[in-house]
Amino acid sequence: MTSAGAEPPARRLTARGALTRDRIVRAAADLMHANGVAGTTMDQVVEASGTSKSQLYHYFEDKDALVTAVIKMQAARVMERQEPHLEQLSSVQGLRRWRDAIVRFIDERHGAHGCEIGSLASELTDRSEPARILINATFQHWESYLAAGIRRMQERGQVDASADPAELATGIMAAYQGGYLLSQAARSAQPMALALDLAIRNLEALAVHQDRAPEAAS
Amino acid sequence: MTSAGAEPPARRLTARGALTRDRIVRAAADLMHANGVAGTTMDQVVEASGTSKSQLYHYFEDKDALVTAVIKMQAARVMERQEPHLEQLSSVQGLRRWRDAIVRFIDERHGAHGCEIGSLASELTDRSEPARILINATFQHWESYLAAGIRRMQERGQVDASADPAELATGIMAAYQGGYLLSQAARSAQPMALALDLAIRNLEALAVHQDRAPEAAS
DNA sequence: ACGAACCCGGACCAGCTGGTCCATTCTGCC
DNA sequence: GGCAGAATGGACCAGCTGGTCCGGGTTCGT
Repeated sequence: MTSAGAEPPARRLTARGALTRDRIVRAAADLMHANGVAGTTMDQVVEASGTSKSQLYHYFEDKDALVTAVIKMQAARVMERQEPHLEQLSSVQGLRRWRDAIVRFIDERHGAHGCEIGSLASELTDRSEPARILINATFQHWESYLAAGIRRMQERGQVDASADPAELATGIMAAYQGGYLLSQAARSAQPMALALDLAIRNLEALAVHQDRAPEAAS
Repeated sequence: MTSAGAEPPARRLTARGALTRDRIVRAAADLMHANGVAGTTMDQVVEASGTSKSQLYHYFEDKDALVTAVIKMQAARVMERQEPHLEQLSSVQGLRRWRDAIVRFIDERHGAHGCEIGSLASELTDRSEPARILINATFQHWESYLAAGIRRMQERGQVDASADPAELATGIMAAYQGGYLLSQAARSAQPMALALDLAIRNLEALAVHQDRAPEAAS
């Protein structure tokens, strides 16, 4: 659990090779999300990706290197799914729509499976420093979208301008991750709903001074 | 990962035997907290507890049974540590003292290691239904202490009486768990501080004025 | 005292795990 | 066309993992 994050000599890679590599990472990401990193074997990855042992070790030095690639892919996946909601975020209504999408998403799965990043974080953070750094950077990047949105809300006067957007973003992120965990344990979307409602309600409360703003659409 | 939670025939147990059993569970709990359940081997437990393979399998049918015992012990440990703060909780100040104790606790460890229950939850919740049920019950029990405290705050008029204490407790618990995860990834107590501050600020806000409709959650 | 039942030590094992290796087939490029 | 290097298949392996087993010591109840 101590491999590097950067590819060693930036080897050549044909289009076919890139495709194979991608199939491997994708299969590994799915398996690890479902069964955990420790609970996923290299043989399982080989079978699920329809490749062979030699290919796996051709593209990845060892399991740690594969895990690193998986973290990066999951980070990209999550951001891809969140970006449409967060990119233009500029109102509390927008945030509430984000909340609704998440609650719906979890409700469909009856709470099964955790956050792709959160579950990796919980398993790897104490066991691999490079993984921890990567995961932490992912959280930061993710929060920066929320912070940017909150800043826009402040400009509109929906949120108290004296509050620190980055700190609020961290608080919302914590509510999200904690809500996910509790929803997973309860097999219900309700804890997530309550957690995000609490966090969002907090933003509104900060705005009570100069409210009565004409609430434009997000 | 599918063993039962109840001991089969409630076997006899001498004082000496109970002591040995306890040493095993204690060692297993520490190892699993540090290295995860999957990352802890039975041989490690044997060595750390100073016992032998036959003893381990004398007291526990298999690894799942041991994990069940570990969950119960960790639940007891956490509650034991929290009870002094939560037992008499009846004011926002008291809640803030609770927050301070937690932040200090995490700060000492520089964020390393997660919540004893939270990390078990993340790893086991999707992999073992009996474990999930046990863990969920632990969260419920834990939240009930918070809820009772919030109810007392309502009686004192510190918190809006129309808010549901159980729902607020779930929100605070989510902030706690999420804050823990982010603090672990960031190796800093700050995310936990921000998360709990956000949650507590929310209670206060509810006390200032009875705005905001009761929010029928998902 | 004395048998039954508990407690204990540790050798042993089948299956799995991450990882190696080599022989063969493609592919990009001059 | 032909070669260097990438891509692939899969047999193979040493060490580990959860779990078994048996023989002997200790304690309990009567």
